[in-house]
Amino acid sequence: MSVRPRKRRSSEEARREILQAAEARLREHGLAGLNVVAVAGDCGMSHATVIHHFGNTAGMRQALVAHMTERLLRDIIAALQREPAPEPTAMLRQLFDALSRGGHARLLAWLSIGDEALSEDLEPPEHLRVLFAELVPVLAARLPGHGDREAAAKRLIFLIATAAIGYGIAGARLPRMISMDEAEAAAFPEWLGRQIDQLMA
Amino acid sequence: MSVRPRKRRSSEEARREILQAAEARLREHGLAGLNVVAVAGDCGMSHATVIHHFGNTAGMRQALVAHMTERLLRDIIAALQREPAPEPTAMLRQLFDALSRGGHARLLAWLSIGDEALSEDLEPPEHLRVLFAELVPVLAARLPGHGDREAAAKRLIFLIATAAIGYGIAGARLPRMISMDEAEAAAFPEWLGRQIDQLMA
DNA sequence: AGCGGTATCAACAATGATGTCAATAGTGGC
DNA sequence: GCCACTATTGACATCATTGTTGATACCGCT
Repeated sequence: MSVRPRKRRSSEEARREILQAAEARLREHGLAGLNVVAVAGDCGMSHATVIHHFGNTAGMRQALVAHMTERLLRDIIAALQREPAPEPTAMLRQLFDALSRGGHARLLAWLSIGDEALSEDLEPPEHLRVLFAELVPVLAARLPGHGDREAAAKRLIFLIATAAIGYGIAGARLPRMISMDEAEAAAFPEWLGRQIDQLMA
Repeated sequence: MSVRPRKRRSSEEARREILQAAEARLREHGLAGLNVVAVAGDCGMSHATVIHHFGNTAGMRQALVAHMTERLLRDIIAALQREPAPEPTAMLRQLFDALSRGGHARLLAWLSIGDEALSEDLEPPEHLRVLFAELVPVLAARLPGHGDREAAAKRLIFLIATAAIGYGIAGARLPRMISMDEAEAAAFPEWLGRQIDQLMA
């Protein structure tokens, strides 16, 4: 009876491999494909190993949410503090890209309709709030000088964020609904950036 | 042995009851709560009855998607053809409301990450495309006269749609991220309407 | 080399969800 | 009232997934 050799990884390595496979399955097979047997199969390990590392299936999923959330926040932070001398509108554009790409919108969609066990409210880290707190006055200084400019800046950020999330989720289906050119739809982010410029002028 | 009396409904009635319960479960328990046993329990019937009416679980889910999609499209259509004499910007505002309310954004999120079996591409009905085709020139006529105004109108619709979907999905979480007032966030749709007015001026 | 720690595995038990089936019980039409 | 139709049901078989357990193999450390 030939027993195939075990592949031993460090605990950290195993967790990383598992989460990577889990994310790929979520991307390609949807929520239904996110079970320990399938994920373990993709990693070439037994499902018992997955449970060993994450306690149970819910633990694996929560770890995946935490992992994806961490990268989402890191991407947002990177977009907000990119050097050199960030132009506010460029930062908004990068914020849009960071939110709409890389499956981040899908993560938020998952948190919106997935198992309730997942959405144990993950508070945004203080670090991120500080970054937004820094962006707001910079943006506000560029706005026309009537009314509450800080509130106006926040609304602009809010617009960028919602549009990016909607774009990440439905951006592929929408064009056909309104007979819009694919290329035109792909150019939407850039166009939105110009509109923001116009609104700030 | 007392056998509790059976409640007999018409086929149509049963389907409606089941889909109603299924939608409630999706709203309250997420995707995990969407199985035939639980749905049947909420309806006070056996799960075999549910399967009898929809063939299998996937049939029930597809019927639910179809049902929710139908209502979504009906809401959009109602928003686009509301009388009297629809102002283009008012129509855009109503389009925003129609998309962001009533769990429609959640439906799209579900289609985005749910079982792949669900998203067997439901083509938008010709009726809706016609309505958009009517809206576009009306909107285009209001736009400043340089460049391709039809394309510009479509981009505006696209912006409204993406923002509405993002608002429906993440509108509850976003404000805390950027330290935004709840009331301020609730006023976002109205503000967006004014911005659209400004972009069209 | 020897050894303790632990990552890994196969096998098992338990649970839950799915789908089938034959029997039953309302309902409308005659 | 009778009958055909079908919505409804409990019981069952099946399958997928989860989680446990005891044994094992790999690795770092002394």
